[in-house]
Amino acid sequence: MIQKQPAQHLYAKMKMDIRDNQLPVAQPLKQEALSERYGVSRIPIRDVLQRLKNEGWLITSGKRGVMVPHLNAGEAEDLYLMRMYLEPLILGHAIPKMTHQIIGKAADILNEIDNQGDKLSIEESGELNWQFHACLYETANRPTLFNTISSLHQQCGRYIGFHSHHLDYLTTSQNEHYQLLEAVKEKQINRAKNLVKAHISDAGELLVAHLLQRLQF
Amino acid sequence: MIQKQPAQHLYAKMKMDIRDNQLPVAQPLKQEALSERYGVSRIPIRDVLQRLKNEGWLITSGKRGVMVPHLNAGEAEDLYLMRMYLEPLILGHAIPKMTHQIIGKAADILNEIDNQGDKLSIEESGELNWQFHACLYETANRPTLFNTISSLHQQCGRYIGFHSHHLDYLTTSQNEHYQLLEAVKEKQINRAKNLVKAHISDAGELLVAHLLQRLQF
DNA sequence: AATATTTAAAATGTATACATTTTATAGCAT
DNA sequence: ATGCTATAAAATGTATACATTTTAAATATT
Repeated sequence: MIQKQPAQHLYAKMKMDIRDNQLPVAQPLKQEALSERYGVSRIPIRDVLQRLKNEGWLITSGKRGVMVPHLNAGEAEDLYLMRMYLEPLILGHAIPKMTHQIIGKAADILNEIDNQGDKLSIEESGELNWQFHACLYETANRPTLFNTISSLHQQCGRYIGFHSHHLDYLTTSQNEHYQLLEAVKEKQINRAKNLVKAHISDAGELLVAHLLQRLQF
Repeated sequence: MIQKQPAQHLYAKMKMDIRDNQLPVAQPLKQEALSERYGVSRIPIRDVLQRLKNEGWLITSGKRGVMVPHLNAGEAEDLYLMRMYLEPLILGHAIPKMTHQIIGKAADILNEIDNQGDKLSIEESGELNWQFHACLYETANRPTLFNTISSLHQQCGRYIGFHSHHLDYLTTSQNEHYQLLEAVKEKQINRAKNLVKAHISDAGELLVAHLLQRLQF
């Protein structure tokens, strides 16, 4: 069989390699080297590089090409800061349109996190966490706002390996989720907004603390 | 002379064509047609399409390809809403680090707007407006936050043709700019934050009102 | 030795050609 | 006619080949 659309999953593969530090950091990536490594021509490589660049997984360093940026506490702080302000906003627009179905779906996700318990990898629990938030946010029907928030989450993905994965944090986080869902169900807009903001703030501060501890400067 | 790097300015050209409605709206763009139109092969076309997609100038409509989205009051509202929350944030981080040089540069830009007066095209005055804000914001030294804000401005660019260009609005806007700069100079953080927020809110409301008037639904 | 200039090599940008996939059309069965 | 399958056409994805630009090295110049 001849090769078919090899780059179908190239994007996901490269993103995982960046996340798992399989690619050199702060050092220009050569298109040809990448095309050998992944067994495709430079054309699909270029496409993927551009996408990853636009999502913050890669940066361009002048004319020296594109590179994997160092993890950076300042970036993480900014990402969480923006989320702290934008997510309450979209939630405020979502609550008046909230349906029982969505609340049920959100509850199911929380239960799954509880049930799977510590069997979840950190990536999986991060994904479920985003699904919980996203299903609430989508209700707002504000695609532009949603897309920016979604992009910020994507960018946070690079830092997922640094998130506290202790069970006590997971418990805390889940408590906050249930409180939030309760406020949403009762249509307590301001309370819900404050809860997400605090929820994000908590997660962000913990993450930045870890980064400052474990990153060299 | 043989052709050299033809796509150098392709990005800017296509963006202008989208802004000026030179490309069909809400209708799939064919790569081959574009490559003929711009006199380059499909490769650079694809590159540019991807960039424009990631900046909100184009959207993908499933597998039907990429298209110019309709102008949309909801999108404009979201963009200005996000700016209303993010720009005060970065300004708050900028003010403590503010230098006399930056304040001088900002003042020069405002003066240029005043002096050029109504000689400025709407695009030019939009550009100067952004330069004023950007030079203040860059002082914060928060690249991640700055990049998101900058991207939001870019996206607002599609709506620039709908901005009120009456002299009385320009006067109002300039008054707000001078007030803002004064607050920044005096390091009145909260006052400055409130002023930008109001400034953006004013502009956004006016724009959305125009859009609702002039867009068909 | 330090700086500038020239030359070679490496890397990226782009065009052409081909493969695969998607979409539209025509033919067939019900 | 309506819906389905098979076929053709169109469009996109990808590989290879070539052109241009960038980077590095080597040589010359002060």
